[in-house]
Parts: sequence; structure tokens; C-alpha cells
Amino acid sequence: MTGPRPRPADRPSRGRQRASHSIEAVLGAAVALLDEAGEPALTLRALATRLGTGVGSIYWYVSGKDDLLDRAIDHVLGGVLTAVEGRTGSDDPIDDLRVMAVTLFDAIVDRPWLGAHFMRRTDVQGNSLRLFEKLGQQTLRLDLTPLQRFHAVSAIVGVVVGNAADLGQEPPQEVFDGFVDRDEFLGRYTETWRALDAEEFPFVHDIVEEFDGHDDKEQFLAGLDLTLAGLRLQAGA
Amino acid sequence: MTGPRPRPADRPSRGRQRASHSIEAVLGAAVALLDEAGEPALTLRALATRLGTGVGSIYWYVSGKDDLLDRAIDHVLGGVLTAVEGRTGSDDPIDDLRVMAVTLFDAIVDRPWLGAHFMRRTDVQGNSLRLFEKLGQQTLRLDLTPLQRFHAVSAIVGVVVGNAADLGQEPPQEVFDGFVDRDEFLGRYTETWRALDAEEFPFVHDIVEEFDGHDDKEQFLAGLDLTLAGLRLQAGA
DNA sequence: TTCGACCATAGAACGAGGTTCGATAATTGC
DNA sequence: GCAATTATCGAACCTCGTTCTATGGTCGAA
Repeated sequence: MTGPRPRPADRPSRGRQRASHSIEAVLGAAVALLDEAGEPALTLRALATRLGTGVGSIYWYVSGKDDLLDRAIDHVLGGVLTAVEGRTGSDDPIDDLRVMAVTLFDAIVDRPWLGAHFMRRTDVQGNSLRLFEKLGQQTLRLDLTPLQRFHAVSAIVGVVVGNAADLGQEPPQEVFDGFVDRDEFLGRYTETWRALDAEEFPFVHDIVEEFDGHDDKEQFLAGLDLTLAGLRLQAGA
Repeated sequence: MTGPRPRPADRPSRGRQRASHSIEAVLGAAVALLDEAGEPALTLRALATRLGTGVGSIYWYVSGKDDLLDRAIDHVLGGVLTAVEGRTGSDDPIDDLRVMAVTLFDAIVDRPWLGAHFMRRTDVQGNSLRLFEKLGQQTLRLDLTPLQRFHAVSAIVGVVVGNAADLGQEPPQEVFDGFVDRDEFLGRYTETWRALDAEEFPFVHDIVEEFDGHDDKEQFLAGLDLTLAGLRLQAGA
């Protein structure tokens, strides 16, 4: 029953001692795999091949696949964080919140695999927590109770995650291969919906025409603005 | 290149001809496994063992694991649908929307494994689409454009999914074994958060006290009411 | 009654994936 | 220089989803 072996990530790496693979290289390759072919493409063997090493080596930098995914997410969230930080500073804190939420959403559009796990662990440290903090700082400028602030940030994150969750799971295998584009994919929805019984599905019939040329981002923005309108009302601004 | 073999699910079962296992039995056992130990517990072998059959038999009723999960989800969503239908009919459509959203959320609290896949496929038929329709029918009573209606429903579903997503993934393996209860689990959060630098994390410090005794449902309700307030504003009601 | 056609079941076998383990080189500290 | 630590590698193991083939069982037709 020995304790876990020491890993480079566990201690401050004092000077690089000619490591052919750093944790950054591992994470970068992992993100590349995810970007290229989605989450199922991230296997330890594929990662090892891409890095030109053996599977076992990866376990030196990472405790397992879950840890690998967590770190890869945190890795890209670092970029998102700096992107977010560069766009704050408006007069209106709610406008700032909006911009930040949109930035988050755009990041998930670029990397759909983020959607499923985005903001999974707002727990200990990491860029996930830092993003949470950055959002929350805007609420400090609003006339709210701490609890209201907390709920406001949770709600905004909820809207982002809830809408982004739609994105990260649909493409059966079309978008990657380009056999079918997204418009045609959505077209099948509208056809099916139009064929439904009008008596039993009045709502679907009411909206089915809008669904043609449907835009995920527009849908997200509408939901976000609904929530922000409620927040603005609550803050009495 | 032969077509798919006929399956009982593909045709109306005309009278039961002494089938020891029905599709309902398979789905029921699958849901039981999911309820007992979460998604990783649902393996075809475990399911076969529980049913007292072989793995191959399951493929008679289901085309694969994805199909199994989809049907299991649709199975429980059937119950959710009737629960939702029993609670509508108030004067205020937005109040009805609220009640329905809460019912959905409660269903996910009861079955955290639903969270990750909830409303995954609002596509063709199924109870998922029916729930979508039921929510939408309330918006027909509001003075909105079809597009606004669509966005409103999407936003509400987004809030439910976004907040429920938090639920379905936390318990590393504590809640199932009962080694650690949820309160103590959350207590670790507050400790870690309190230890953060106050200069760098002013927001987290502002809200950390509220996080003790934190209630997921309360958090969800606050976010939902924010969105509904925005909707009420938009509908001019 | 007998014989096929179809329903339904069962489990061995395959391939892919995550993880473990021991061997081994490379580097560092003394 | 020598031992301890650092880092690497891939074979082997186990689990899981899936496929395939074999085998009863039921029922209608000859």
C-alpha cells in the first residue's frame, strides 16, 4: 500500500531537465485530438502515438483519463479566461456579464467537446473557479445580497451550459466527414415536426417555421437576455 | 448486406406469445441499475445477469447501448410527462411554466443520471418532444411571436438542464456508499474557498458564507425566476 | 404428424479501450 | 563513480460493447 508516486505536476518544476515531453505537450496533443475528431478520438493509445511515446509514459504526467480530460479542459479554459479578461470594463456591469457569457459560449462553439464538461468542477482552484470569480466580480457592482449574487452567477452559467449542451452532442458523424451539413441536418427536424398531428402538437406547429434557418447563437442570446433582464429588474438598475 | 432483423419493438406486438422478457422488463432493469449505482453501472453484462439471460438476448430488444440508454430515458420521461400534465391549468401561463420546470428539475434530482442526457433528443417523437410541446403550449397563451415563444421554451429548458448538470456528476463515490454525506462534501468547498486570497477572489469571499447550507433547488429556483421575470417583462403581462 | 419458417435465447469470441506492472534507460545528488 | 530518483516504454490484464453462430421453441401448412 504505497502512496502515489511523485509526479512533475505535484511539485514546482525547478528548471527544465531536458524532458522530451512536458505536461504542456501532453495537454496540447490531447486538445489537438479533441479538436480534430471530438471526445471519442481521445484515447491513450492515440495520444501516445501522436506524442511518439508509449502509453505508460502518459501516466507519469497524469493520473488517468479523467485527470487528463480535466487538465485538458483547464488548459483551454486558461485561454478563455484571458479572452474574457480582455473584454471587461464597461460602465454597466450587466453589459460586462453579457459580454463574458457570450465569450464563454463562443469558446464552446469553437470546441463542442467542451460543452459536456464545461464548468464541471468549479471546486478547487483551476481556471474554472477563476472564471466563476470573474463573473461574480461584476455582480459586486450591483446592489444585491451575497445570496442574490451567487444565484445570479449560477443562473448565467446555467444558461451558458444549458444552451451549449445542445451543441456538443448532435453530430452523429456527419460534420466531421462533411457528408451532411448542419442545415440539411436541421432540415430533417422540420420535416418530421411538420408531419406531426396539428391537434396534439399545436406549439411545435407554431414554431416549426422559425426553426428553419435556426441559429444556436441567436437562441442562446435570447435566453441570456431573458435572464439578464430579470437580473436587471432585481438589481433595480 | 441484409437489412436489419425484425425486432419486437419494430412492430406492434399482437398478443404476448409467452415472452419471458419484454422490452419493458429490459428497460425496467436498466433503470433500476442506473438508479442504484449511476450510469457506469449500466453494462450489458450486468443487465443480462440481472435479467437472468445472456448478453446477446438484449440485442434482440435493443440495437445497442445507445439505443438502450435512449429508451430507458424515454421510459422514465413518460412518468415525468404524466406528472407534468397533472399540474397544469393555472390562470397564469408563466406560473404553469414554473411548475412544469420545477417538476422536471425534481425528476432529475431523483435520478441524477438523467441530468447528463436530459432532453438530449428533442428530435423525433418520444416523450422528450412531448414535454417540449407541453411547455410550449403555455407560451401560446402569451402575447409573443413564434420566435419569442421558441426562445422562451429553449431558455427554460436551458436553465433546467444547466442547473441539473451540476447534480448528475458530483458524487465521486461517496453518496452511493454513504461514507460522506453531501453536507460534509460541500463543506470541503467552503474550506477551500475561504483559504483563497481575498484580494484575488473578492467575489468568492463575498458569497462563501452563503454556500454553507447551500441548496441546489433554491439555486435553481432563483435562476428560473430570473428568467421567468424576464419573460414576464417581454410578454407585457 | 412432420417439416420448415420464424421467434427468441444463449454465450463464446473479437477488438478496443483504460490501467497496472516490471524492466530499463537517463539524470541527478553526494 | 555510485546510488537514488526521474522518466520512459510496452507487454499483459481486465472490462466493455458488439458480432456471430448455434440452439431450442412455437406455429402454420402440407
